Amino acid sequence: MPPKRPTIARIARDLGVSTATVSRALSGRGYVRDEVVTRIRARARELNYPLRDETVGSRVLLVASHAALLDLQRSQYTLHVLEGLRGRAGELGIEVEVLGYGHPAEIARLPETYGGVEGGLIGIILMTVDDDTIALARSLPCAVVLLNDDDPLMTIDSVAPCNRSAAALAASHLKALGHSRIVFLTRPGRRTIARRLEGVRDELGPALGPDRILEVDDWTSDAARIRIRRALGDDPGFTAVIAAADILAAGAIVGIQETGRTVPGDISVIGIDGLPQGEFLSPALTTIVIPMRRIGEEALTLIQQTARRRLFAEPAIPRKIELGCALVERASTGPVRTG
Amino acid sequence: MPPKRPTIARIARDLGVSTATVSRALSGRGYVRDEVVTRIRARARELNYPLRDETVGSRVLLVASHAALLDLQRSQYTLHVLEGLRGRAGELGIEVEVLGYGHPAEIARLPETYGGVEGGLIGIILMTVDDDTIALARSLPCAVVLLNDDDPLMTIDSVAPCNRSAAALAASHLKALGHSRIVFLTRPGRRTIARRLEGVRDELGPALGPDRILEVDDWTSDAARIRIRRALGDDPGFTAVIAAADILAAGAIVGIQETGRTVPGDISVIGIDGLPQGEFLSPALTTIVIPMRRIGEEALTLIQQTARRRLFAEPAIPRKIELGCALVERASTGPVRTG
DNA sequence: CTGAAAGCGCTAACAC
DNA sequence: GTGTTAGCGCTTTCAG
Repeated sequence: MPPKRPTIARIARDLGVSTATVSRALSGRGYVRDEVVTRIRARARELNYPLRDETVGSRVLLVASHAALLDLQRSQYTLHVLEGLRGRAGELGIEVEVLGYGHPAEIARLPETYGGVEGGLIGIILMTVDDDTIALARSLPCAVVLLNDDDPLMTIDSVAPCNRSAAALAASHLKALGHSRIVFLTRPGRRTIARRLEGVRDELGPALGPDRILEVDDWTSDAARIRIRRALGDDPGFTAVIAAADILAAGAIVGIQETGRTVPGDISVIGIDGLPQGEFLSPALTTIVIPMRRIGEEALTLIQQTARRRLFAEPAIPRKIELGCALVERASTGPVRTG
Repeated sequence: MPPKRPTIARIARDLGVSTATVSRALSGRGYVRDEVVTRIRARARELNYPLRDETVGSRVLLVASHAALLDLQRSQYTLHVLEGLRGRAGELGIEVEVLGYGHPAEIARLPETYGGVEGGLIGIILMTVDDDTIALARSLPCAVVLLNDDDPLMTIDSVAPCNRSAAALAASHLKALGHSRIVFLTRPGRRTIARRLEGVRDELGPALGPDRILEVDDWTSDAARIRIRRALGDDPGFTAVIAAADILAAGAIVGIQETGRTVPGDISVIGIDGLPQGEFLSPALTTIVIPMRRIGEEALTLIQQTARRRLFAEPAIPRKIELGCALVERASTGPVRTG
């Protein structure tokens, strides 16, 4: 027999109030004296009463730097993430306010500007922000989750794709096709991208020497095209390219073709992102798809949970959630040319 | 106004069955024809009917290698994780069977041996296993979660402490005390421990040269004691030690004291784990506490969710959950000696 | 702000 | 296996 579940009536009896009051206190709807609310929530926690995430507020604030919102490559990705977040919000009846911001210090004033927890604010989702902002966010008086990023000291919750394993998967795919001389085409800078490099390293080990890392300084296909052509000028010395993002993969394909070589006949190319338009490249891009919509949805779920934990004064243990990515094999990768 | 929630009556009406049948189908209790169950669950998913995790089964199998179960250092840690898992299981009325196993290949037969999903098996939790076992676990016909480990290709769910940030936190603490010449005392081998090295690197950068990584070949305080004494023989060249585990920190403290130096007067020592006995060392150990009980609890929550997703044929996106760790400052670390 | 009581959604017992 | 029905737990309404 399963242990009998705690009921709202039990809590009411223990505390000498009506079941209606307990119901109001736990759901956050209707008026209950603060002191009574506190006692009821404490008792609920003791009895392990199952608490609904839905009752912690009705609005979330999504904050992204203006740079991130305008950035072409990332806004593609960002759009899909936002779509997932908005979709889930619609289902749950939660309002999402999107806010671009310029200066990190503005973060501190956000909760009160937007009504605070008392005003129905569930919390703040920070998307693709810089480390200064993360540091400031640590002391915010509401739930905070990082989206598409993480906190190196793990004091803030976060949701992101597992960039490391995404890249490892790309490398693993090429290895399975017989490739061993593989270059990694990337735009260094962000921590998320550094994780992709680590993933490639996990699979390739010392085979990925410094000369096998091709860097560009912008997230454009043209930068990638030019960089690849330069690398191909000399004896290429590689048979496959892992691009840190689909947009770079697109440029790499063009660059390779411009030198009279074929993809994947001479050189295989794989991307990471899984943007829909990869399908329409020639050849169609093999890539690692990031579950972008899911990441947006998960951010909302996580911030609700975190807000609930705050509300019920549970000890806060930050958590990092990473979602797995999957290989979509199309036409831009093939077996290594032998002989 | 929030969108009106779907009800069991709505599903019943849509499908032309009684509410009782829908209730049975969704909860898994009582008899309903398989074909009807499938239709009901599909419709529930479409309507976004909120589904309970509790109804996916009543037993989980926890599997650990004999080695892991016997290993002194890790069984400490393991014991606490298990306690958390058992505690949560008790609350939920779930039975946990613990199984030591020897050979990876045995894994494949486990689900049917233990009754399968039809027999109430929620899934299998794999604790501290090797990569061969992880590879085999990918094709198991039930929910699987890795505990205290992760899948490099992210095809399996996992719950673990964030080893990387735990180590970063240790390094960050020492830096804040003025230390810059810091060694990392470790027993290489497992991936989780490699993550701790990465975390130290994140904070210390090139200051952590190869000569600053002290390796031992066993998880014993005595191995750590001897290794530290050897490092101290020459001009030490460091003012602080980060130990990859509390047990090594304990040995490091003794080793330092045996050479006539003081902790933390001459050299600071910080551990990672947060085992209770650290408090009783002399000096009491400053350490990074891993929320061991919570990790056990979380593994159970995750396997329920995963099992539910399988049951309702939701697209499986594996997730990795890492919990944040916290600094507990006791007496074994102090400001760097100046001059 | 709170309680009494009505109402709704879900489950469990029972009949077939 | 499935529907009917009684009953339980939670929320909502309304009166104070």
